[in-house]
Amino acid sequence: MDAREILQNTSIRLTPVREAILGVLLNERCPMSYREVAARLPEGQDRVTLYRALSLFLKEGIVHRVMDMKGTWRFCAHDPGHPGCPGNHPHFACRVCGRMECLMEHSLPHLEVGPETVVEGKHLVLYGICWECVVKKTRKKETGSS
Amino acid sequence: MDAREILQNTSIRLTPVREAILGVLLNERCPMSYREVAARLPEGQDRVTLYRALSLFLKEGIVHRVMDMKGTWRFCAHDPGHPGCPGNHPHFACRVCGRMECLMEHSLPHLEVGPETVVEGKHLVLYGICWECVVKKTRKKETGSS
DNA sequence: AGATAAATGCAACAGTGTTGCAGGAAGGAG
DNA sequence: CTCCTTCCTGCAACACTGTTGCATTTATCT
Ligand SMILES: [Mn+2]
Ligand SMILES: [Mn+2]
Ligand SMILES: [Zn+2]
Ligand SMILES: [Zn+2]
Repeated sequence: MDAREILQNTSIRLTPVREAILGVLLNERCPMSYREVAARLPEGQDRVTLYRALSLFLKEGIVHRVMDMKGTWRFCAHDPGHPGCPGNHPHFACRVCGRMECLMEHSLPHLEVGPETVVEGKHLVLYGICWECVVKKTRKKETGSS
Repeated sequence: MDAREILQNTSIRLTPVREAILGVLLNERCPMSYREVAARLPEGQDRVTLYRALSLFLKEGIVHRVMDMKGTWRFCAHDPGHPGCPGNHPHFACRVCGRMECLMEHSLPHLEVGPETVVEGKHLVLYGICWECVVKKTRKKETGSS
């Protein structure tokens, strides 16, 4: 399912900007910051329009949103047929390359809190070094010391 | 143990500003944003000095840090004798009053990720409505409809 | 094609967090 | 106690994310 089709299944209007933005998210399939999305759009695209499109996608439920370790929101287009609520899974953030990935295979833990407290959602972010950055670092060390 | 004692147990210098800042954190015992800390300090206190003090406390291990749902860091002074790494517990954030609390009694879940991936830490934040705000809301509803 | 509701771009703003630098204070040595 | 060194403080300036208001343009329906 491409961006056009997905947008036509919602109540919002289909515009070139929105199609382009959703297209970027569908291409990468990992949570992206507004900045990362903007870098893959035609230069000169207005920041505000991008922010508003992302918020709208979120409201329509065609993307989910995670906060990374720098305090910026990242948006990710999920497969429309995926089980469970969108974004209802943990994420991993690499502090070296800055990328984030969805840990779709895991579910969020259940925690028992006070009986009156209302838990509306959970954010679980693991952070560290992704395997790609680990491999790169290992290679560099080997070639450096030999 | 008060702020003065804690600071003297570290390698950093004891200054009035730092004593005041740590004092605020010890008073509240919940993760506070720089803004919340500043509000409890003598007016005119420089923002940058506050940020630097908090970062230093973090490096020295006398506070821990959590990111809230608005993307701002919150700092919390833990009991020095508490078991486990500081901040190694989940948190709850209330979207009504904005307060955050430490769920000290719970531990962070273990997730199996790829063998090469290095997991350095985890952030688990539950969000919703704290019991105090739930109670307030219930009262308001009752008095409003009666 | 025309009407209408909504999307876009622009300017301006609020907030968090960082850096560089000059002056001032803390803590140790004598 | 006094001096000296080191580091802390406050200020100005900056980068970045995210929001709001408004005028103009565009998508969609009739
Ligand atoms: Mn995800
Ligand atoms: Mn905590
Ligand atoms: Zn990486
Ligand atoms: Zn509350």
